[in-house]
Amino acid sequence: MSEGAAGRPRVFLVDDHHLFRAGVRAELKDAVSVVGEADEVDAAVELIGERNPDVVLLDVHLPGGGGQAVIEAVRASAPEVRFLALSVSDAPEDVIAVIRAGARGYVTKAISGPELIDAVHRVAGGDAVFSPRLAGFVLDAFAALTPGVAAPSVDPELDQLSTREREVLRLIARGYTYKEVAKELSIATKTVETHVSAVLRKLQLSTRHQLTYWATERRLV
Amino acid sequence: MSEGAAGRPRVFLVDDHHLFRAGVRAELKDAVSVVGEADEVDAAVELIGERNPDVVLLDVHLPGGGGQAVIEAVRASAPEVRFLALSVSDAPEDVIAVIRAGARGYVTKAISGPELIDAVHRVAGGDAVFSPRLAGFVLDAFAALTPGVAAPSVDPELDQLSTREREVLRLIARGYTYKEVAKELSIATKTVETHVSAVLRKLQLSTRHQLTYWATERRLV
DNA sequence: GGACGCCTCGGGGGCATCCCCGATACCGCC
DNA sequence: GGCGGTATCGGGGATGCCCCCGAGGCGTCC
Repeated sequence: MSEGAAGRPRVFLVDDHHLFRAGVRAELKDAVSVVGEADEVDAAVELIGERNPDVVLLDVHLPGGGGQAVIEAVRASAPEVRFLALSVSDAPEDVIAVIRAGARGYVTKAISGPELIDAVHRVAGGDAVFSPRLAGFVLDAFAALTPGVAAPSVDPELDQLSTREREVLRLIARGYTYKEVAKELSIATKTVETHVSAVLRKLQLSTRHQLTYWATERRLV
Repeated sequence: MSEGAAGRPRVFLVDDHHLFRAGVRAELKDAVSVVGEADEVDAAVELIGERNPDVVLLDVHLPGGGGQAVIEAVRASAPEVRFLALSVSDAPEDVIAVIRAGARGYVTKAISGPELIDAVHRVAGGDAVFSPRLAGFVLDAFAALTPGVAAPSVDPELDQLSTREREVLRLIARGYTYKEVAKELSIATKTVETHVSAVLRKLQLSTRHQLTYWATERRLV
């Protein structure tokens, strides 16, 4: 997969500031082929699908959902497109969010033209590119994830539940039927129903499927 | 925390090849202060504790446990010491292992003298330094962990499903009822049932609850 | 043209889910 | 001793879920 990486990569530009796009275009025009641009999420997703770029230069803060939204939407239909985040922000949460979404690099807008050209070529060639300070954020997040230190955060929603209800919730979220939960906990199926009803009421949900979704979202499984 | 980052950082060298250490010393001697060296794990841990370096240049493959062992041992007593892995290996597992242990950078021994000097200074200053290709490994591992971005890796299980089945799966996994899915996709509830049955059969699951669990595990939502 | 897969529906039936209404029992609190 | 919360059960019923069987249309591949 050397999609023009050595030559002029096809680049798509997503940023809500017209002037900034113009600046990037001017800096890059000799080294890459700018195949399109957009200033908000929906238009970006649609156009990227049409223009088939090698690399998408993407601002993190966008009207309509942010850069992550673009990445997530495009990945589904065109997973081969590579994203390079290009943002004024150097906040760790922004960097992490966009990397988690699947960006292959993150540079700040303080970057010089030649450096940006180099970064685009690297990303097009399959490398990852980071401003060194920002790479540190990713490392921190990585290190924080691996030991499984899931933070003892107190969830007010979860706090309403009794211990028994939490046990039931855990098993239900794993896909157990009421009967299976009953067997596992050595209680009657009817009792499981009662607990589930209580959990659904307390969490303001209506079906056990939403419960599974709710629980896995919070990593309670 | 600018522990001599601007001047001559104190550097400690860990590598089991004497000749290589000599080479690094020669290349770095004008730009950094080499405060000690070691050729195996135990000696390295002990001497690092005594010499108090800013940065430890560390080979990944070492007699006595490997570079990770050094990092883990030193972190306990002197967490402010920064590690820069310097290795012939560019294997993903080596990179990941040493990053997980806590290294703030990873460069290969193919690096030039000036580049190495720059890398040492950056790490001393708090930045992270990576060869671009190696940074990609970390990103992949990160994405695989955070689960959700699971990479361009094509899931053989998911591959069996038709596009329509995947659409249905996505909605079901979100907690939609058949009726809601039907409305969303503008098809009959019975058709949704058919699709779900096909999905369950292909994925060898038996209930839609397991399906929700399966999907959220793989972050297909 | 026929085989095959996908998408679209339907009938019917068994079981699961979730609600309503009850009940008994334990435990801590005022 | 009441009062509230939790845990344990049950009947009954509406709905959802999942499977069995069937069907026609549409596209691709040989």
